[in-house]
Amino acid sequence: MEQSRRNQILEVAQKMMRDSGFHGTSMRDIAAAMNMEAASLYNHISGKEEILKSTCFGLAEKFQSGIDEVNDIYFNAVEKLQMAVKSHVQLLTENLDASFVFIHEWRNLNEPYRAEFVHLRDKYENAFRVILQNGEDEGLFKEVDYKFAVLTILSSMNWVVEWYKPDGGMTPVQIAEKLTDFILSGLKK
Amino acid sequence: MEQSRRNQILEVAQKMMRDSGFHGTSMRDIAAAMNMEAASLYNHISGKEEILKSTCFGLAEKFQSGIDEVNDIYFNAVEKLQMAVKSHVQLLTENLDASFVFIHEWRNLNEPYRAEFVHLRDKYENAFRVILQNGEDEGLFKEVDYKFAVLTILSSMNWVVEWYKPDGGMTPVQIAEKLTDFILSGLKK
DNA sequence: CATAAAAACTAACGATCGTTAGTTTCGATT
DNA sequence: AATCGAAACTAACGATCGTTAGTTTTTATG
Repeated sequence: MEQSRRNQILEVAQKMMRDSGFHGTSMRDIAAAMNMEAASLYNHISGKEEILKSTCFGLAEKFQSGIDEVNDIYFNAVEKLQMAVKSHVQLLTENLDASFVFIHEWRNLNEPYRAEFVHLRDKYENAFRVILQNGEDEGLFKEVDYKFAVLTILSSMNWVVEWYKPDGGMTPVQIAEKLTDFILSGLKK
Repeated sequence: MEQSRRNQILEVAQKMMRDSGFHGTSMRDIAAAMNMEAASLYNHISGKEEILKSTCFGLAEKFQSGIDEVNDIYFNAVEKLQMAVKSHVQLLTENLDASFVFIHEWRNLNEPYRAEFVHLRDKYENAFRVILQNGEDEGLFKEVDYKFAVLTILSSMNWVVEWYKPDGGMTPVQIAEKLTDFILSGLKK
């Protein structure tokens, strides 16, 4: 089954927005990359903001599904963390351009979508916090400032989109393993 | 000594670009926030891009000076890392809006400035790598993938601009200490 | 108070933006 | 071959963009 024209547009737009940002990418730019006129895009999408909404909310749902799945199944906290990181990194690397837009351009959503996006983000962060609390309850993790720890973990994961190259030396799974190791044990010998 | 009009404009612009991005903030927006007309801005700055250049390169120089100072003085690797993180976090929190623009909007620089900025960024990252190598040579740190470790450390630090509030519960020094602890020892008990 | 520089103003330029209206072409189904 | 919807097109709209030119006001200096 071939890709719908709409999804082709979304992918092209995401790639361009990764380089130039949301406001730096015009409908005419996107159309040119698709070898069509700007007006023709409107046969497939309702407007420019829909590109951003689709990208941000589509990925938000994927991330949330990933962590829900991890949390539903029983693992101890270390296993949960391992799997959550793995899920996150795999989604990031499988949707690299979209993830980049997701992470950097969501601020350009207009209300009420921006607020709704922040709400989903908070929900996702909270799922990570629950894992850290589990770890502390089980005596596996130190007592930590949850908010601080969650944000630090998420930042390490999200920064992967800045440097990951599909043809580079590390697979997504290897990245997830290194990240988990770093998060759990740090640098010290 | 009171602040120059130029610096007032830069600070207002940075604050607005933090919310709306570089392309999302117009010269007329900036002027309105300064209670003046857009054309009047040009008595103080040469154009919109100069705001971005000044912000990005001004901060880049501060960050580099910070780590150079740390590396000049003799410390062992753990001390160097502690001081480098402290310097970075203090600069971030002292220049919160500018740092946000520095981290998120540098892509909007036109060549050759974008390339020059990337070069400075690489130089800064390299200074951190040297610290990690020192640590390994001294037997203090694990053998690590330097590139990966540096990017992960930088991401944890940079993400602070996303959530830090001056009136929040943590001082910059406390944040730096928690970050260093996290980087060195991780979550595990 | 005269003067000159600094810093504001009004007005407008050409360019580009997202989007709409209306029309034509393409491609699959009868 | 006729038909009809999908998907492209041309043309243009009003808005806004960064910036410039020329002028007036403000402020500091003698």
